[in-house]
Amino acid sequence: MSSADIPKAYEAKLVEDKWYQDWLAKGHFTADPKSAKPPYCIVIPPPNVTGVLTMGHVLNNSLQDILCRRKRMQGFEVLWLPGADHAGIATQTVVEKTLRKQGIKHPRQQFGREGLVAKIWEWKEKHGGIIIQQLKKLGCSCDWTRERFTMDEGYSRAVLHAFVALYKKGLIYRGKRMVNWCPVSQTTLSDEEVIMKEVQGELWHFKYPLVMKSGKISRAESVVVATTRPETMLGDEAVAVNPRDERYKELIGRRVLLPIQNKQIPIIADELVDPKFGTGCVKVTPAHDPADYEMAQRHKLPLTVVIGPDGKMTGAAGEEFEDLDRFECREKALEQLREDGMLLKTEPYTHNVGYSERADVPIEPMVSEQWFMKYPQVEQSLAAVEKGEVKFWPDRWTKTYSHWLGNIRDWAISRQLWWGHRIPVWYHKQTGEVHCSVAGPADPQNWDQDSDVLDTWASSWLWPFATMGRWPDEKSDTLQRFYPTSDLVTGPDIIFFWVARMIMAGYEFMGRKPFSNVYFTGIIRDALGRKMSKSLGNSPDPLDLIAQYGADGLRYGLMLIAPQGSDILFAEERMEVGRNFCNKLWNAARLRQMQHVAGGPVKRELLSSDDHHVLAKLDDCILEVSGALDRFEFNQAAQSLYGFFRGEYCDWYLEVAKSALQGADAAPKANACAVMDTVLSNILRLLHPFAPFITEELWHGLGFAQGQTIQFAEWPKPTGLGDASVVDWVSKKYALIVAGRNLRAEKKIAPGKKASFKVQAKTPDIASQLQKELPTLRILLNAGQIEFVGADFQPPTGMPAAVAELGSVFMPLEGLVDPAAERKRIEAQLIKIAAEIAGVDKKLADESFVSKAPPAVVEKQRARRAELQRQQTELQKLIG
RNA sequence: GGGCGCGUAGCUCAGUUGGUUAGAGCACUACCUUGACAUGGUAGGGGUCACAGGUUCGAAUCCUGUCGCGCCCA
Repeated sequence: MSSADIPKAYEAKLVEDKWYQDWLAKGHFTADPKSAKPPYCIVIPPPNVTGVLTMGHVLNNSLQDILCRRKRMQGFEVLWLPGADHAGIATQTVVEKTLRKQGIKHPRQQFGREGLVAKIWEWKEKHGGIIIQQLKKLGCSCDWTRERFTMDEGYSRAVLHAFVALYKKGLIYRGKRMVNWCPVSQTTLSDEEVIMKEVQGELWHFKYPLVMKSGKISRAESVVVATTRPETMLGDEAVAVNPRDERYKELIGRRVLLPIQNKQIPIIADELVDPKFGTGCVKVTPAHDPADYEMAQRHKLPLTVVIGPDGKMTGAAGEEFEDLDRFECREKALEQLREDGMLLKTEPYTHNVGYSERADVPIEPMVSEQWFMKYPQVEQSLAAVEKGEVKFWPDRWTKTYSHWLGNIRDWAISRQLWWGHRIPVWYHKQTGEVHCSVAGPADPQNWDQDSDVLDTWASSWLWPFATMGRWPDEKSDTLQRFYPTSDLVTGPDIIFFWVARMIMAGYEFMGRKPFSNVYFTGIIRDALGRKMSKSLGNSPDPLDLIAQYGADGLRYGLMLIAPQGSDILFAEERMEVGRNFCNKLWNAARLRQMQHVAGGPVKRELLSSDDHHVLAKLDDCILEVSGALDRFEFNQAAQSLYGFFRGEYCDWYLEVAKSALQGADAAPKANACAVMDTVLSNILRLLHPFAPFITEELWHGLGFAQGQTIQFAEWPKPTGLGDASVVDWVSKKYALIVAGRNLRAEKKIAPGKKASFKVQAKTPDIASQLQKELPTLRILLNAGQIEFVGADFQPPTGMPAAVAELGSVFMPLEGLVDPAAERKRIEAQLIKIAAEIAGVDKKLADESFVSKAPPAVVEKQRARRAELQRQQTELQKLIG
């Protein structure tokens, strides 16, 4: 490729698809269980099959790709196992909605169970898995040959097997309980699927008249109860007080009249009542409140169901309320109570209401018969994380995990849906006998299968092993080789839903932990800190971003702003940084390519101080990036790369190297190219996990590839080529350059114009060293003549001057300067220096500092004091 | 109510065992199309590190408290 062929600006579009196709064609992402390399494995957090790529996925999957790509370079056999989950509620809801739009009013009735499930499969084949294609655009190196779906035949068998095993152990049971019911999705939800929201509601106070001993209803005496849910009063079965509440002791055992229903109900005493809530008298609605249900059980109260599964009032609520929506009923009941004079007062009240995670409506506590799971391996799972067998990054999440695990209640695992794994339990039509097995009874005609399906999380908790081959029927090579997996990358929002349960499942079914490290990402928010969501419309389409900034630019840009474990405020402008970085890399490579010098080894004897400096800094960078990635500090790694590549290599080294590149001598030019190759080769490899496409393109373009992909190129180790002892010298030299450049800028010398300088080194040694590096000074200062002057040099009044640590720089600008302005500039510097000296003096004058601080620290201050004073003297000389 | 986290430049964030002379990117100002790159270069301005105490020779960093913000659990 000739340099003329290389575009001036990096065009991601021309590069990305080409390489992805190539990688796929060559099977680079396919894991070989027979490989002799050590295994490394990540299972993808299966995205929802209805989902499309969000910024959250971009973040999460970029991180996984970074881990996987680095491990490949480190010589591991890598399996990144992709797939999707069937997302029971979400998917069925989406498909039913679609069907309704097509004019099918009642899809469940019209198609029946099998028909509807077939429709969902149809939809899934057509629309599901978009997200998988999008992940490819992002460059994800998943082993697509092993892609799994939680409803696949093999995976489904694993799910049923797990159910049967736990059932047989007695850990899964059926029971009548008060559960969280979603009236929209019309199914039970687990505790974790209920989102508590703070709601500005109202607290209504009702009067329930007392029944007198005579049996008559008292007109004077009543009890007052307070509630946030007036509609439930239609199902009240008691009024309760705390037994220790002196105010109401007399009332216990008496009866009140329930308004509207005109029903007498008892006043009971129960510890559960909080005397501080409302009046201390509470209404008890056994069928519609968890605490009330508990009390009702103790006091043997009847359950009157007034709200049905659809959120509408039942016949038991009374004729005039039947079929009303629960919230309409609230208004109507209040109206009636007001008319009857039973509504005493209404006050604003802030309280927490449980909402359905999916449908975003208040859940309805409801008593129903459901399947529950007693979590297995709780102790083991708790200990695993606390002892660090499974490590959390950042580790503070272990607290959240432990707290949840220490306080869990049994898991409601049945869902009243059709899309999912149907519970493998059959009831005998005659005898009612219960059968539980994977295959089902031998004579299915005599049995009815349970109609519920399992919570989606009760399938995805098996993901780390059920995705590998046909567990438990067969222990595949893949499973034996890659389980336990290595790392997991996910959001802390599913620490209970998924992470904790996977750990339990791992110990229960495999006898071993499912993974060693869990890295918790932050949550991506918009620039205002709001969570990204479809409804807010504040989530950019990642595919648009990829089109604009390139997948590499997006990935790298995101990594730069993704702090460990805290939320990420996303602003599109940030991605420009990523794109610009790629462009800079492209052009730095272009500069090398334009030399038309073949690559060769670095000749150490020819290395200049600048060469040593950049090579030493390269080694620092290699150590920093490696260390940061070992600690899952992705943004630290990205920042180290940025700082070295732009701040050292492009800003300084490439500019210095130009003097060799433009010179007539072949040897220094070749050696500069060798240094550039060393840096570029290492940078490309360090950057590859972050920006896979451009690094592959340049790996080939720069001739490092020898026909091989960068993906398996060796992960960089320090080169040992640079002499770190020159770093101090070179950075002081660069400080001198900056002082000179500052003079140029101050004196408005156009950047393109060659300027003359005089340099007065601090010591003869420094002078001779600087003289040896004259070409460097000249090119960095864009200088014409540079004259070295001795200690006796006295600048004419007003000659622009700057003082640096290595010495002073002067700009002979005869007739062009204003001595008064120059004097003012110097005086400003003197003020700064004086303040610094005062600061240092204060420290050094402190007896305890000098005696107690480490000698090196004291010495440093003394040296600094001397240098500052020297500079002060020099500056003073300038203004006489 | 309990737990966790955060408060550093206009904005977004680094600053890992206390030694700092507090950094980066974006934004801003000035100059510049120079032969890698204007998706660029050079130089510059901008911070009482939320506040108040304490420990220490020394605190952005450790401790306590206050205020503000966010999340999780009840």
